[in-house]
Amino acid sequence: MTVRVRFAPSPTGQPHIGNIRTVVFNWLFARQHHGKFILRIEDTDRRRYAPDAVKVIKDSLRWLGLDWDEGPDIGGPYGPYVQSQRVELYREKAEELIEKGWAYRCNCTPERLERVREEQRARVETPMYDGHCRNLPPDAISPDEPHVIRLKVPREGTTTVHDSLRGDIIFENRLIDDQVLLKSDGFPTYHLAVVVDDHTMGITHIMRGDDWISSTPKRVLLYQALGWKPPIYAHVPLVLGTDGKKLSKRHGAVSIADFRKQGYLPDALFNFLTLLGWSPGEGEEQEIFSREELLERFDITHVNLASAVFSYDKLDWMNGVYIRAMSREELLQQLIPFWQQAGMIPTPVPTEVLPTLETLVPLVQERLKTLRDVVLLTDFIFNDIETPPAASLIGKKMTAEESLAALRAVHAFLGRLVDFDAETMEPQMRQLATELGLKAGQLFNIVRVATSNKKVAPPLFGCLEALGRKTTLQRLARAREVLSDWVEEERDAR
RNA sequence: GCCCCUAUCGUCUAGUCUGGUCUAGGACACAGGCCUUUCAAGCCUGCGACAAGGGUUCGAAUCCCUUUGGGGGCACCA
Repeated sequence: MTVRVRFAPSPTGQPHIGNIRTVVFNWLFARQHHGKFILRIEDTDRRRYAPDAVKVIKDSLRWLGLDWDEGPDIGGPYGPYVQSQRVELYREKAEELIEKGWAYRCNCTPERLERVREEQRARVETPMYDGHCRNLPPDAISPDEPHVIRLKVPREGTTTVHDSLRGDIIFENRLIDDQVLLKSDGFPTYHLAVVVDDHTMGITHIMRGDDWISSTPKRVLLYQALGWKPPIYAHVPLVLGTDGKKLSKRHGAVSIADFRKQGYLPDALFNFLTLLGWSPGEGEEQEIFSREELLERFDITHVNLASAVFSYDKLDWMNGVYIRAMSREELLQQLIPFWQQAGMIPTPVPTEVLPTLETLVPLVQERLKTLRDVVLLTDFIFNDIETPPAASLIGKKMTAEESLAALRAVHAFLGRLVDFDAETMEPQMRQLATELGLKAGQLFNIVRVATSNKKVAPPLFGCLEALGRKTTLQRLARAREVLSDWVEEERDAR
């Protein structure tokens, strides 16, 4: 049997990290069994339909490296892969269910249904359809008048959902609502469409969030009614926000596009997502896994059954690990769009700024958690800085006069340095510090603040090289003036 | 309210099926230290959990029951 699994999003918005984690599990499962991974668009809700959503979904999947074998754009033997193009099929099946006595027409108005629910709530009962149209004669409601078609759920007995991770889950039929299968606009509801499609598309395994568990008996009933064999179900736990609630837009940036914008790497995110709820077990302590390793080792039966809280801490760390593992050239290419987006360098990149970027890459590589961090880390290289306040230019355990002398000395020294590069600078700057009777750190920190207006920055000499002699000297001169003025004011005050 | 799922450090988890090797292991985060021109990175150390109560057993994180906690569902949404 060929494994066939699917991702069936409804195009209502951005796919978010919780859903995508489930998709990752599906994809991994399909690929490791040499099966098919199918994309199907469930656009039966015409009110919530967002035209851009399909493109966004596809982009997100592609960015994460989750390729599909059959789908709306590429077709396949079981098409079409868009539900709105399959409505005839659902109508046929709904009519078939009526004929078999498994469904019935219902023309109750939304107002009546709401009223019934209100009354039930008032009596502290579970709100569900009261069966008003359930036992009407077959011709009581004409197919031509507005109506819905409901599933005729048995009033007695139980329905068992086989979940391959949890075992049998048993539901009492009397608590299952007579679910609408076909809406009055002629479109199917999710429950009917998904069963018809999964069966006709030959889906063998369904892995999805456990928020679906309670609707599964309705589907099992539908399979029975249609005389079909249900697929194998595996309900995987939900991903929760740090507040412990089901992850949603409320939790801020949780869409795949957002992660991309923030500078997370697809491989890191993929790795992280796989480990959210799954682990290799057996005392294995490795956490960084390549896609190939994951394909080899992932095992759906090892996923945790309790929901997992999504937290950025570990993802940030893991993303950093992946960034550090990149080649410099690769990282450079990844970083350029972020510099450009921040308006720090033009598009396309002028050849004369390339050497500056190349100098910067190794300096920032082990300091980045996300690619976007490069903006804050290197803004002072590309943008003009505020002149640092005089007080910040005074070195540790030094007087203002000593600091001023150091600035003067450095300015003079860098002005006459022949090769303005980090390698040449460093040993000579160390020597200069010694000559001034300073520790290297004392001198370097003054220079750092003078040239960046930051207490914390990437390694000094590389930064100076990237900055270039001209800018470096200008900033040193400005700092020198500020400190000099300050020293004089202090002197006058005394 | 009713139904369903679930329960190990703050977080992700190993261990649970096949009780003893668990004074519960790892990772992230946090704290301290080393290294060091700042910050990172790296290395070392520390902090920190079997939800509670009953059973079963010579022995329970592991099996059973109850309670409690957490999550989800109860639409002409998916």
